[in-house]
Amino acid sequence: MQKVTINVVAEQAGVSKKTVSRVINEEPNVSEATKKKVLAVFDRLGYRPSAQARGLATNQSFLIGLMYDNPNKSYVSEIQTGALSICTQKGYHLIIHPADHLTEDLIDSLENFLTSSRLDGLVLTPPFSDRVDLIEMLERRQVPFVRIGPTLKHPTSPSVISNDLEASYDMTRYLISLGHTKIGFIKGHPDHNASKQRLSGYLQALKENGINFDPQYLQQGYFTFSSGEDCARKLLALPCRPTAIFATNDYMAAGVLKVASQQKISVPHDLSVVGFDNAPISSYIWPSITTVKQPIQTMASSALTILIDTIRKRPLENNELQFKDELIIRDSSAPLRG
Amino acid sequence: MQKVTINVVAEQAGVSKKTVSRVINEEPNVSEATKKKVLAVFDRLGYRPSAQARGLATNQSFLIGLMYDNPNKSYVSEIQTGALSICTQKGYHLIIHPADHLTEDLIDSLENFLTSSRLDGLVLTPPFSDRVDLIEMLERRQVPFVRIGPTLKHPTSPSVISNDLEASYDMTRYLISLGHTKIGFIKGHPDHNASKQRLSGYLQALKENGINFDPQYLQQGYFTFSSGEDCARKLLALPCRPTAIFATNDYMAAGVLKVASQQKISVPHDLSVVGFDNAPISSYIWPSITTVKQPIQTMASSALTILIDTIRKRPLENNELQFKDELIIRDSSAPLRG
DNA sequence: ATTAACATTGACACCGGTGTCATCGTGTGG
DNA sequence: CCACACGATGACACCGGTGTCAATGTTAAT
Repeated sequence: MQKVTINVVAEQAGVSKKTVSRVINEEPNVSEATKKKVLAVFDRLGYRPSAQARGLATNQSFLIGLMYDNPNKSYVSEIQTGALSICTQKGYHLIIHPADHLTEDLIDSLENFLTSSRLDGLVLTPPFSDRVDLIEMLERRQVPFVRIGPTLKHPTSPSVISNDLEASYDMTRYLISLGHTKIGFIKGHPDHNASKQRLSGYLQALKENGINFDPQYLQQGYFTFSSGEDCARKLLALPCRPTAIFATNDYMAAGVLKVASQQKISVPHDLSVVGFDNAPISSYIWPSITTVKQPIQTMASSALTILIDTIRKRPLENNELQFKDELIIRDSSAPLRG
Repeated sequence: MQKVTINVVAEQAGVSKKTVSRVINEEPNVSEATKKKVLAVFDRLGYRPSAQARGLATNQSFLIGLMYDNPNKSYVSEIQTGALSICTQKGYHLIIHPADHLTEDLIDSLENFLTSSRLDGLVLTPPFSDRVDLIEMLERRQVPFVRIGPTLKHPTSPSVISNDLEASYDMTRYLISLGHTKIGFIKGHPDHNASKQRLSGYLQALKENGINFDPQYLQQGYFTFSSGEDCARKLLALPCRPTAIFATNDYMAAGVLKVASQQKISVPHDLSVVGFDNAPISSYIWPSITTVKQPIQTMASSALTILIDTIRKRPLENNELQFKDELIIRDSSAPLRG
């Protein structure tokens, strides 16, 4: 079985390579007759142009890289799904590139990756979205990229963000509306800038509702289940213990739930617990966790649309797209008793 | 900034393209002196050969595809991690390709994918691992592939498997050793052949221990949380209700836990619940779930080693590698009371 | 009828590597 | 001292496409 190349097609159709190329790329100035003739040969032979050869000639690879360093598997998975939907639609392939954001030679190894694979573009997710050194390298090398969920503004690079501050503000207000005033807060990993925003939203809501902020109620978590447990133990051991705990992701909220259960504190009866991210665990656990759902998949799709437009040098209307988070109220939160 | 190609390097080093190529590929018959000279130019200019051009010339792409259709995000993620570790080590990139195994034109769209991206190889995960039509197509097109976790034997294609039957057998025996004889069983999705094996292991253990199999205790699940809930309700409504429930994945086990909690049945005091897969939720939920851990990451790594050997036409010692599962005993199982 | 403008097509070089084969210099055995 | 094998190197075609530009044919305007 001979390989079906552009030459074979050209010969079979009785036209030149170049004309076949024109048909492939839907260029103008091909007569209807020849076009039809060529297309007929296409599906008679099952011809598919080689992305490689095409890339070599046009200096493209039709490959897009996705960079992440996130233990949250469902987050990564949603990003992948959203990204892929656009990629396949536009004829690109997605190469995944997990990396350790703490490693020394991050930049070097990324440069290797870029040059050897000749990526057309790169998608950055937190915490890479805010890495200035990385961004500068990409600009120097003129690799198109898009950032998902950065907190840092950057004039020239496009990004897609959600409003963590607002969502956190809304969640806090929701707890206040249930009558809670003693609200424990578990911060996220300090390397993720979103953590700061989530804290700000909480503080802002307290302030606007005239609730005194008590630093005792603030605990440093690390987005992990066990850090949630640790923080919960500290919070629940306070002399005047909180009636609600806002953990800034669902794994930590699950940790809180576990500790509450161990200490025979009934959720949501005696304690409201809320999370963030709408991870699968939030709906699978009992009681199910009130949380914030970010439209991650949609964000990833938009990011890729933007990136591909950039690659194709289409002007962008908007350098920064913002999406709104959504409060999902489940069983772990309830009005304050008494 | 000019692009660094093989021509530039050749010129700078004062040798021919071909000699540079020889150095790149570590071919013999290059004198030490010239080799050193060329290598010096390499890192002075930061030269990286273009995978594209190389591929075009050698009919390779250095791309490996990973195909899956699995709602279990942590499974997919582990597979990806394991696969990538070998890929990067051997200079390949991983292209992820989720697909719907129920779609009509699966084969067609996969053929498109294969020809347009010129993959060097493909990794199949369940349920694709057992799709005969797919396997035949790949053999016809002579695309090297490896199957992870197939149940179907296939003479020529290499595969990496775990022993689900044995693990399920061990788990059932473990429950029996705790004194349980009324053991409910929640089957997995019928499209996944592993489901059958897990069932066989259960049946075998019952038989070998002289326990009568009661078909009432058998329920059809679908690997989802809600199917676990449904099955649990049925099992717990039985007049002579089981003292232990073996759900064949952790999501379903979590569903059982939820129903038990709703019905005020204390786990593990009044009911032992065990799962399968060691999904994150199994350790985050309360009580944490006794489960079976498959060495998924290791399996994926081995699969890729095998695949790359196949691609490079190295003979394989073994067409089928088997890995052992591991029982992880946590808080959701306990000896039978009374 | 003549010419300019435009649509259609193909020849050919090029993208950045590798494969084949020829060439040249050197060491070895007879 | 010569024939020969072998190591080191380069010239050149080729992989499968695209870009450039020139050569046609066709149509419209003068």
